[in-house]
Amino acid sequence: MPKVTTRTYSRYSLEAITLLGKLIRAARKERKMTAQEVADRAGISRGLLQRIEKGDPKCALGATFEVATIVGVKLFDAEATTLTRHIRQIEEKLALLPKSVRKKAKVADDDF
Amino acid sequence: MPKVTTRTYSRYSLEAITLLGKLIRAARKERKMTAQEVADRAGISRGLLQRIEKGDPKCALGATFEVATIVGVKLFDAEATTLTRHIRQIEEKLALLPKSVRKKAKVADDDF
DNA sequence: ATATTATGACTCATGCATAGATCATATAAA
DNA sequence: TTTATATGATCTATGCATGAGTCATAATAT
Repeated sequence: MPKVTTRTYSRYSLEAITLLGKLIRAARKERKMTAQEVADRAGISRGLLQRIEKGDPKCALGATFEVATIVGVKLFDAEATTLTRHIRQIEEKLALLPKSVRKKAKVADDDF
Repeated sequence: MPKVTTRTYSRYSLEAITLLGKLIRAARKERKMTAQEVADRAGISRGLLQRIEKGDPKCALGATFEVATIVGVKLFDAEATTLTRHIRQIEEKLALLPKSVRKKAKVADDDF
């Protein structure tokens, strides 16, 4: 008996994924690239590209970002070198944050 | 005999995915949220959250975006309603583009 | 008009991502 | 210190995403 796993997503996530897919599709057509062409370059199947452009949440991050890069859709609108710089900045910030998050055992008795 | 499928990614894709993961991790800690806590809210396992924060390209788009939303990392830095508007704009642009991309059979003889 | 190609919508098989454990270690609170 | 919890790392089982087809239709070029 197959286990039915229905996942739910927030409106924001779905909107973001849908938008990304449509941006990719628009960019691909503007560049006059065939679905098969882009799929081949990304090393994925045409079927998967269809799902990415349609905004399917189950698609892999890597495949999606790769396609986006190929058709010229910039995530974070920045160049790779800029991303690298950002990564370093975040790493510095991370180093300052506590390595492990600890919850208070009880509610703070600050109610009077 | 197992088929070995080694996928490659562009530098840009990998950087973007890495940055996204680190942004999520930093945001989670700033909000003092436990890995288990975020995973539960997103409806995913703690192990998957680890891979997302580590920047694993094989993670699903939906899971990643959902986590990002929960910890407050905005993709496209815009609200959901703004995204909806953007989606409509892209749809209008898409309607104007040719429905099917057709490659020229021969190179255009415009070389003199 | 015809011919050609792109696209969309399916199917099926299987390799792998994922959930769900467990354990050891690190970290933070008391 | 001691105690409790968060994190990282690893393993196994299995549901499903993916690749690879096929087919019908749409869209473009000739």
